[in-house]
Amino acid sequence: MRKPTINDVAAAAGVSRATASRALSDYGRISEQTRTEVKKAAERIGYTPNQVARSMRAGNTKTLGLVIIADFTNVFFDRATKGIVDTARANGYEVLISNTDENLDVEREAIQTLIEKQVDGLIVVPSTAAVHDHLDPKARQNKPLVIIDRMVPGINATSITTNDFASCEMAVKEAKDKGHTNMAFLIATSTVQEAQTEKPILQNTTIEDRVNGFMNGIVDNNVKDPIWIYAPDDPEKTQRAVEELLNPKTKENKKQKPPTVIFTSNNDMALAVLKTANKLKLNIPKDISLVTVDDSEWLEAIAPGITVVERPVDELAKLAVEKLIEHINNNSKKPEKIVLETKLISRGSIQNRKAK
Amino acid sequence: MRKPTINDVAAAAGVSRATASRALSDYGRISEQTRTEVKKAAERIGYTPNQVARSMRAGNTKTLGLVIIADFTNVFFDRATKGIVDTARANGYEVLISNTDENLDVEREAIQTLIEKQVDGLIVVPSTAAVHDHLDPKARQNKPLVIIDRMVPGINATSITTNDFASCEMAVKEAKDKGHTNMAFLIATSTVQEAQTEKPILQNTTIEDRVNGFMNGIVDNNVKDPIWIYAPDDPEKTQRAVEELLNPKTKENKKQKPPTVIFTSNNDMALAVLKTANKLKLNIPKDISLVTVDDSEWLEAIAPGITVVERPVDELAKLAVEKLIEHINNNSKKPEKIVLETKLISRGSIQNRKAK
DNA sequence: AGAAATTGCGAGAACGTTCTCGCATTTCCT
DNA sequence: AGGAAATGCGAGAACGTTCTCGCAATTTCT
Repeated sequence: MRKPTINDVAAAAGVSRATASRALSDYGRISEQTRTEVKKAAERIGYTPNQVARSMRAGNTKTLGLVIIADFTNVFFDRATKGIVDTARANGYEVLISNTDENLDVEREAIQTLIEKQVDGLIVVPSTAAVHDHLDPKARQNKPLVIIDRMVPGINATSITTNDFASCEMAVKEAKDKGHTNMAFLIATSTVQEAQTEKPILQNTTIEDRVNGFMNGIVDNNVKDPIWIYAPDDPEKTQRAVEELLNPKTKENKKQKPPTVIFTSNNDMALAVLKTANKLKLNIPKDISLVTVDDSEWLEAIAPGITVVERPVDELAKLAVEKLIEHINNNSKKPEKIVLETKLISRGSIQNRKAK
Repeated sequence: MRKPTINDVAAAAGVSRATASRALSDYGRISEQTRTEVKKAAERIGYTPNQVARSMRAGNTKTLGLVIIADFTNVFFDRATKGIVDTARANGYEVLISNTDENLDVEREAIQTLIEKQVDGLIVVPSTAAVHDHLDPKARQNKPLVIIDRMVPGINATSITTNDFASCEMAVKEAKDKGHTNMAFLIATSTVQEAQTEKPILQNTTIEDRVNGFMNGIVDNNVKDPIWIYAPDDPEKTQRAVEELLNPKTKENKKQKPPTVIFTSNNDMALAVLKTANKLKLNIPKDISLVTVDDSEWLEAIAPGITVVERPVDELAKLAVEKLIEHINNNSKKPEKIVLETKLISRGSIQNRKAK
């Protein structure tokens, strides 16, 4: 019991394979009568076209490849995935998805596999900004590529990122305006072993951008002695660093004054702060204020709502697919660098310390 | 500048296409010397195999289709997607993903498209339990199918679900043990227009299972006058229903006593409760206790941590792929109904009302 | 009415693989 | 040393489409 092919349709309708194809795909010269007869025959024997064979002939697969970092504490993965899949579908494309877990070797393999599967184009969240040989035109066989979320300097491809700089700067201003002078910054990085205060090479341009925004805010607002903590991508070590920062017992031994507000570079870090505050019975915002980057529904729902820098992830996803399809349809289209604006959403997680 | 094919490799190595194929895919009779020479030639001209052509010949694509509901307030989507993608990759498969937004017509189309793309098997989160013609063997051309998260009665396919019944029952017991006697249940459903207290046809067997667990808990623990609210899948209407339930002003007009604890059937509903509590300045758990289903990191991090019924989503995802691949490799394998156990995780969101 | 244009359809090639044959050539056995 | 077995490789088919070409039949034009 083989699956019926177009040959079977042709036989059932008493026409040639060519005519059957013309009838089913509505092209070429064919009489109305034979067209409907062929379609009826196809229906009758339960024919469904084979897209693989079609792709073989046509040289395209109507499939996009998505290489992403599946980290669900950060909201980017689920929102971007949904946005990309939905937009692709609306434009007649399906999406092959690969997760790199932020590992460069996995990213390399994933891209290779997707290329071999002949995707028409690629959307990649690069795990690092330092290396991009595997993303260069010849490595990807000149297939269209759109990079999202993070920039990769020196690469010849369209990229869509967000302007986190301005909103992070504004967040510092807001804290200063509310009377905060002792600020701590908790930054995610993957290159260090233990949490430290020296600035290491950052994970990617997005985090870098946020750090620069915070730093500018410090300078603009004349903030003294900010505390910088660069924490590795390891919940336990991060937790320990946050505990040391917040614990009243250890505070006394420090030269620096304890912070009244913490800025975190992503939601992984924000969760670490929340957990630690919870553990040490510290109240937000009475004992410690908090600001983070990337909104999520729960950040709005909890008490108090957390003040965040919101990035337009849905728009970014939609745009990524649309730009990619433009490149697919016109392979001489020039790469673009698109930067979307972010927004500071003020909720209740920054205490107002100003005397009324 | 065409992409090099195996013919080009053969020409460059001075052998036939057949020999080139033997060398590159390591099969058949071939001398060690020509094999290495062919591989060198392939490397030299930058050859990468074309999986589409390979699929055409082999009759399989090493690709799985995932049809899922991309709802990121519920934790299932992101965790399951990551688990499925990662497990598939570990077994040499890639995943084509489609989102239905819980729409049956979209689900139909998605399955059809994936079949046409010749996926080797399908994993589906069905949007409804009532209809399954599009999932029947002939509709899916006898392709292996694994149903996850929700059961579809009467279908001939392997399914993997969770036993939410027992944990939901236990959750009610725990509330009763802590002195709660006035309980409300907030259940998600898509079939009603306005929030109501009559039980409508439920969205799916998973929600049904949770409701039955709650109901059994009520009976076991002799709970009087439980309040049931069936709320549609619409944030605004849900919000309104919760507000009415919690608002002290409206409470007085009611015959029923106000609840001291709310059980929600999923995290959409839990978020509605949290938002409303926030808005009405009600404290959890002092003013109202809360229990929900499906764990997520933020539910543990916030203060107080929310008591939840945890489902083994990672395990479910892994198992789904493994079972599917078993079916692919052995098409006479019998369907299984697998039910994974859940766990009640007690945190601080149920107030202890017992006098000490 | 005859030439020209148009219409409808079939034959066959092509997309890039893998795999079955069959045929030389080499190696092995007695 | 002579036949048998094993080895290495090429020719060609097949997977299911689409599309170009050419040819007969029909319609249109002058």
